[in-house]
Amino acid sequence: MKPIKISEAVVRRLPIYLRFLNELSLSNIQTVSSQELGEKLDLNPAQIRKDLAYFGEFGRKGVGYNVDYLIEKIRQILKLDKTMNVALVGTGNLGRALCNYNTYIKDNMKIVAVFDADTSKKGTLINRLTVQPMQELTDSVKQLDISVGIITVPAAEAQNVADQFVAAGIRGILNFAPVVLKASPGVRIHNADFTAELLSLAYYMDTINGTKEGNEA
Amino acid sequence: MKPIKISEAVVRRLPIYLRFLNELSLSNIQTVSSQELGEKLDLNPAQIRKDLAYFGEFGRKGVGYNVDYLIEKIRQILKLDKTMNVALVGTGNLGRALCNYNTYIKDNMKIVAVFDADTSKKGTLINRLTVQPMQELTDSVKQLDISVGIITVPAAEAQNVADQFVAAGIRGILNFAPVVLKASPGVRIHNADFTAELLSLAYYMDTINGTKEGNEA
DNA sequence: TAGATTGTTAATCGATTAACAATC
DNA sequence: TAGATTGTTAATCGATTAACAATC
Repeated sequence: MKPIKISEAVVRRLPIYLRFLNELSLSNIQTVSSQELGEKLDLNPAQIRKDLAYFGEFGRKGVGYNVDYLIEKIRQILKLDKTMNVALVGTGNLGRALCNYNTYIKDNMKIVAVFDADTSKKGTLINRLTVQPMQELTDSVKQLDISVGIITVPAAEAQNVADQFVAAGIRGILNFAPVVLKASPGVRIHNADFTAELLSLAYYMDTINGTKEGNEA
Repeated sequence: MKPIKISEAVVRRLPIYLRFLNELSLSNIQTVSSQELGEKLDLNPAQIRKDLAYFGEFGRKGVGYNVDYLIEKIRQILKLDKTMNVALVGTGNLGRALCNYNTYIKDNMKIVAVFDADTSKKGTLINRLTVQPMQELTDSVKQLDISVGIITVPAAEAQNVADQFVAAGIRGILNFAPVVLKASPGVRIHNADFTAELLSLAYYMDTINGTKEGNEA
């Protein structure tokens, strides 16, 4: 029983695998090789085999991976085999859009409570959820067994919301605000920082092959 | 004149620097050290100095970096010193939310055209932009000098939209659809894949104290 | 068996961090 | 000068890829 450290890069690829395997399953494809996965997902087959091998021996030599079995295994690894409840704070355009998304429901992550600091929004309905005031956050987190929080408030308020999440006992945060958040070591923060992705895209816009033409002496 | 290859990791940090420097500038702070930046952005100061040094000597030994000068330089590096026009395809909840965002306008990236395959949406107004049918994509890209495209359509349609972007001459794509896109080598694709971020968050949810990080026997 | 593909080790590649001379 | 902090080289660390024995 060795406590192997799994790198973040590996964990971040698992949902990508899962997503594509689900597609294969829907098309009634029963077996897939690391070769095929690599082609479709633009990854090195060796990397895929290595990633999966951290968690067990899921494939059959000479054959490949059974699609449905691998789906089951990855869901177990990601702990998506049981429902994980999510709270969202910030019911602006983006927050409402996320509430109306329900893709993750089939992956067992479900937004079950929505909050906004603006008390005038209290009681508003968003996709069958009632907007609650921030005062109710801690209670709801306890009562609904919420473990993950989504932040869709303006940058200036994001750290405050994160602090309230942590105080309420939330252990994972998905942050959409364009700011670097601080949290105690036990709390995991993932950033969904699309403005940064957009800005960094600009860098590549008149370079060829990602090589920057000599710009310094 | 050596064409130094700048790593993606470095480029992806530049907008993070820029964002925080803008904050400092608004607070009338004129100088900052790599030490301070590192604390605020949770990065190693040596890494920050090294990142910036790829592009020039922007600091003063014993003093630090002039905030406004560094802002100017990073904007130049990212090519945000001139306006970059953006097209968005897919006017669902998420697409509309992004159109209503205007954070990136001050960074000189601006959504100037919006499209939807659903012709019944043609003519709808979103934040002063008129929804156009896909047939008009190529013309608009040319006429408005659009270089970046944002994809906010369902996964099943994303590759098709990407192909149309590329055919129209777009060289950078920000993809929100949960699918791995293919494009010709000259085209840069960044993913804003928050569903994957959310799912990978689940993996970390029942580790205690964050101790899964690092320590082993 | 012959062909295919895994799991795993070793080799390579790349990114981060430490250290320090240069110098403001 | 004394203190601070950069720019940069060298050391470390980690992640990706190649190679191949095991085996279905």
